[in-house]
Amino acid sequence: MFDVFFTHVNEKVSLTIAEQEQLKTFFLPKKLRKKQYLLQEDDVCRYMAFVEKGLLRSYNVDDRGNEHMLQFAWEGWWIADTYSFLSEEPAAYNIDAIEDAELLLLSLPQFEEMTLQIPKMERYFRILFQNNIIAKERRLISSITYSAEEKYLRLSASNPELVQRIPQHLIASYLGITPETLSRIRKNLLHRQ
Amino acid sequence: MFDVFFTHVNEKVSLTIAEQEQLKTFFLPKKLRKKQYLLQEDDVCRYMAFVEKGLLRSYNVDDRGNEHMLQFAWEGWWIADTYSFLSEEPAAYNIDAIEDAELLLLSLPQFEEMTLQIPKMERYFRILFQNNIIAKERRLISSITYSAEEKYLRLSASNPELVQRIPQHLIASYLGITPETLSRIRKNLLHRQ
DNA sequence: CGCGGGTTTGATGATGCTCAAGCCCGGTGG
DNA sequence: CCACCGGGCTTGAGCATCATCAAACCCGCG
Repeated sequence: MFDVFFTHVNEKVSLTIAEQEQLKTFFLPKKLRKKQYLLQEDDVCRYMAFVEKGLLRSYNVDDRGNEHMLQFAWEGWWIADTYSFLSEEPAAYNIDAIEDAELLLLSLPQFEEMTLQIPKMERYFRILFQNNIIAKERRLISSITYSAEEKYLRLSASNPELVQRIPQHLIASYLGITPETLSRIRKNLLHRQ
Repeated sequence: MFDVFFTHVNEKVSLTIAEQEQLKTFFLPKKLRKKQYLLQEDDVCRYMAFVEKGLLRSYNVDDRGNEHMLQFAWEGWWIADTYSFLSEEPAAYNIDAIEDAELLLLSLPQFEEMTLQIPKMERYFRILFQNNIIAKERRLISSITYSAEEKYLRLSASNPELVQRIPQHLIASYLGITPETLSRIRKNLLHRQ
């Protein structure tokens, strides 16, 4: 249940066996079926979720009912509405499962307790936050700089697993284009080779 | 020289007089003339800069030579290439002054020393990073969700000072549209009232 | 006074959206 | 085991939005 998590943490900070045992106590394991919600807009996001297995997404819904993908998370990723989690204000995003999933949930009190008791985890989360900022900056630049086709190509290049694993209409939404446009772009790319 | 800075920090964590005096020792004051660089692409970003006075921007330049605005920073804001600063890798962005500016520079060793010696500052920066993530998420969602006009209206509503103070072609770049398009949008909006 | 950067305006064209229909395929119930 | 449903992907036609290119204008500054 904790395999992926420990592997992931040990890539950033190395844990002793004792620390690993202690770490386990902070989490609440949870399974989620495909299409099930982890979080709905306007609820407070009570947990950060680490994905041990499966695939989740976070997204918001605009006035016209269109969904806009914010993030995908599979094995080895965290997902939450960061703002809602830390501020305990209502969430702006929805989170649900694209594939059946096994999660490790971490509540805010447990999060704070964990970073106090195990300083390595403070460092781990700081690194995580930094990487998060950097990733969002890149995506932002990409979204204001490139055409639909270029955005798709860059995403494929930088994140082949995502393009393999995620349904096409969700990738379209992630890129800020319609499913039709993405379909045509892919047809075009195949054609040109 | 430190007026804006202390006001800003005290809004998030309250400092004693002694702490304020201690804080001053970590910074390197610097003045920057309009159009002068604080950081150029491919150099390592050695400082985070707090803006006491004036106006800066960070941006990158694509293959075709077009600039894309990442951030504006005036009195009370920090600016840096976060990734480059923390990793000491070459920067992906340029930073320069739009208006003459007075800055407080903080190097990485000083940053680390400061957060160690004054735990309140650790908290201050964590809050800063969180807010940064949240702001970037919002801008991202906005950029993949709304039309050019809607993006401009939302920016005006959420950030009237920005629209007042920043040259129009830079706002266009920030929104990911051309200056011509922004000019026409504004004309249209005036017309409609 | 003249230069130059920024803004405006116009004409044209490309890009991507919308709406509508058909297709493909995996899952479900008879 | 087959028929049928439904969701996702594809395709097409027409249209809106926005970019591009070019020219004119405006204004502050040297």
